[in-house]
Amino acid sequence: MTSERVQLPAQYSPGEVESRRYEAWVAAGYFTPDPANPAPAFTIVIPPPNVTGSLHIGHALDHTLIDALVRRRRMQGYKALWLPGMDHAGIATQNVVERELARDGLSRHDLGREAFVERVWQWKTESGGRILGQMRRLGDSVDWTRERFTMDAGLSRAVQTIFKRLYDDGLIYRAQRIINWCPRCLTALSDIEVDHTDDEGELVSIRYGDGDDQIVVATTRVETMLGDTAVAVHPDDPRYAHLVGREIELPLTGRQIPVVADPHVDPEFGTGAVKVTPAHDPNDFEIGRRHGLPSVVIMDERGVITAPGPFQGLDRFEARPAVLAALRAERRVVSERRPYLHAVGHCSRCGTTVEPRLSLQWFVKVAPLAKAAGDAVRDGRVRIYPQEMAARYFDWVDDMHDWCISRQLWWGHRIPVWYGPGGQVVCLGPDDEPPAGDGWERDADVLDTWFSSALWPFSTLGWPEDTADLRTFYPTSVLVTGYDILFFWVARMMMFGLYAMAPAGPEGSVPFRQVALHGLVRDQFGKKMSKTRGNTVDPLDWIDRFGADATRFTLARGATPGGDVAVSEEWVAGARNFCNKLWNAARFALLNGAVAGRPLPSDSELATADRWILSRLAEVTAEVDELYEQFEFAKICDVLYHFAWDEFCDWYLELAKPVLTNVPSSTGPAGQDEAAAQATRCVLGEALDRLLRLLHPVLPFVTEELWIAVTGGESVVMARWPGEVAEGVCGLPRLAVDTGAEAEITSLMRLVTEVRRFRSDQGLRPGQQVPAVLAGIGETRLARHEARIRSLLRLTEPGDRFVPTGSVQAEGVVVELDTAAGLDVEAERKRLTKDLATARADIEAAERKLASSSFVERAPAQIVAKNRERLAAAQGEVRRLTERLAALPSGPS
RNA sequence: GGGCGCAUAGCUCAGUGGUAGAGCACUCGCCUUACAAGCGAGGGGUCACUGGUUCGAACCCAGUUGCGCCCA
Repeated sequence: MTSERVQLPAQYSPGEVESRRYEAWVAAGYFTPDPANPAPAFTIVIPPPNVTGSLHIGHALDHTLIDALVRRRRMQGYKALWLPGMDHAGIATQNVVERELARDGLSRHDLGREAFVERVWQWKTESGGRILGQMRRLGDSVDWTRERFTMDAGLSRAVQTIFKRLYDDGLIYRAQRIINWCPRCLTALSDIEVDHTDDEGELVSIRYGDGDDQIVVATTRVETMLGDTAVAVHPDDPRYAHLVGREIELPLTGRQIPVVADPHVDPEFGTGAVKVTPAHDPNDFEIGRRHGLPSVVIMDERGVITAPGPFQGLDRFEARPAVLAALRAERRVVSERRPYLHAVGHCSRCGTTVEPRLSLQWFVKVAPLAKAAGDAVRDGRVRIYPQEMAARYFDWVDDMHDWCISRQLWWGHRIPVWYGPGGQVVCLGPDDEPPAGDGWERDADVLDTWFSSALWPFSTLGWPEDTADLRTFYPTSVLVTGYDILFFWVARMMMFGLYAMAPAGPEGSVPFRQVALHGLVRDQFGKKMSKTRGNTVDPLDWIDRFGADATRFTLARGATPGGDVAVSEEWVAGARNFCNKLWNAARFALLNGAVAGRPLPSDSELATADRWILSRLAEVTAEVDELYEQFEFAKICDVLYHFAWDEFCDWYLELAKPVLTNVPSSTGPAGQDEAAAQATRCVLGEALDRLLRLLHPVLPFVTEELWIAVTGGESVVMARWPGEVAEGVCGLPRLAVDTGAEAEITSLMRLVTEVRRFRSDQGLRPGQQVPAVLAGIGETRLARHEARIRSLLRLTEPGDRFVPTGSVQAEGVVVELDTAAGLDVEAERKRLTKDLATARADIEAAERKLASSSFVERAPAQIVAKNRERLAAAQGEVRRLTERLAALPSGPS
């Protein structure tokens, strides 16, 4: 018996536990693995949150899942590393600081580049990284000693190193291309930084040329006609065959432009003729290249018309109606459709309509890198969960455009290229000195934020240096992230990881071995969360009100692989209730002298209920292990929730009560009762100990508090996982599955439930003691359980004046009860009638099947036998119920 | 326009050939000495529609309708 009994209050208060526990974990160094530890490594790098960000519910989901994986591996004996850090988030951060400056009426140009960047660093130190503090509230078991930032010295070195290598390998080049341009942020964007929406616009058909040499083109961007340098038609289109090769007049400009034939023109769309503006449309740029057309730039970087003439100086959206009006005046507008819904690209950072712009930018030549990235998944070196998502991944990597990596910003990794006075171009590695002499200038642009993010799995471990961390923790084990950044981040880490770490070989160069994708967090109606909709959830608010564990459980419980997670306040309250249930189960165990960590008595000394709960625990443990391997978090939570609540609390604890409180059983001397109580205290302690360990990865705080109270151990964080453990690590003794005990307890549950139903239907209060006889129980497998059954059902031994007024039959036992007030005949009739209907429906269903000769002949024997049994059982029930109904006193009629 | 996915209880979702499940919500009865953030009992679904395969279909196939996502 435990000497020091811990007194727990009746309710769990997360606020009193969480921060205390978290800081103790960090101080103890639990989250800091030693590379020299011979155990296998398990590594997850955090998807680095933007330095501008704060913890939102999506992070909370991602972090909960990662933390659960890492905590389980740690308990399994792996040297588990969850590496934290942040992303400098180029545009987003620059925008924040520029907005701050704007409040003082300043722009970044007023400060100049150096001072501005200094100012951003200052901001980063002061208010950036709020999210890292918030992660502590959630309980993230990250190794703070290894925290990294995408702009720190080590990562800058990694960026410059890989840039130089790619450059030297011809995989980075500079070229004049049409890129996505944000006229507000004044920078180039990559394809995936552009969000497409269907916007209302107009489709205008304009007549170019005159007389026989006229052709009608349709456009949603009338103003760009100022930069047209051709009209294109399909080579096989008979309508325009006579015009191909000739020149027609471009209205408003007086320029003559050729009609060219290009197979990419869709003859079915519109008139089958398209205007070609090589400087302002990516498709037209390609047409222009194929036909050697000139590019006429008509707009500046802010979207203002520069083409000489009446429209010069107008914004692109002002120019549109102005040009249209001018064309209309010349009677060149053939038709106008308005509104016309069409896809329009927007800057993913600020929402401004993106302008395709011809400019000189740096690109990564992705073809060979993307091929390798695709192959790593194709040949199974990297596995994507759920597998269906791999299709999207392949679609992307197998058809990727070259990646525009230069950004016209100041905040970011500056491109390490110098231009000499004689037109020299020199790319420098991190240890190279800039070229000496006058006239050398460094490229003004910085790199896309995602360029440094792509290096995250190895740059954070010390690459390009050959560090112990890199050797130990790379490749990382699992990459956990939302499917929404599969392209932004996952694909690019694959490309750069395989390239940079190539010397490690095909297996050793992958950035991660598994990719576990989750979805978005949605509201209780499955709607996307958004500030405008007003349905967002602040995880810190939930943590304050319901606890970190409840918040985590709510998220994990909804997380099916790749699936979105719907949450609501009612559900987090339910999760909070679950934590409280655990709390009280532990409280009960402690009040009743549960002992943990002792060798279990032999099977013969254990009660059936004890063997049953241990058996179920063995099964649940195996199940949870299997589900973890598949990232089935929702199922893990579900299995543990029902085991803990339904089986452990509702049945096992109730079954243990009479034993623990030494209610004399009907058989055996008192000494036996005490021995039985001791055995049950052992099992109770052991089961609770293991259950808390199993739940710890998802519910770190409440399990820590309770586990320490129950076991007296140091911390469940480092306690051994009850299931599978790492190779070479000593696990807990394996529990046996006991099918006999399970069958007995299942039978007991059915009998008890049936009698409870009778009691409830009869209006007997739950606490009311009812004298009863359990006739025939001696001949069933429940023979030894009479005392516990009586305890659960509050049935007392029949006294001298026992008069059975009602009876319930189940599991071969006839329970005769003396309901003091006599039987409620109508209630009983109703109950029996309902049961009779169920039994008859059963008969019908079984008979229908068995009557079909093809079923009997072709269905597996096992299924046929099952239906025969069902039929027989139902027939017996019908007979029994019919008799019982007939025996009831006739109603008042 | 191309591709992918989804449609099961009031809501959110599990359920890949053999008697339809969970959480929350709902109804009834209970402060039964761990827990009212609780206990016990209960109601509720022609599994979107149409056809096919099969002894047997929520599940496999085809089509229809509606919704969502990704890409252009």
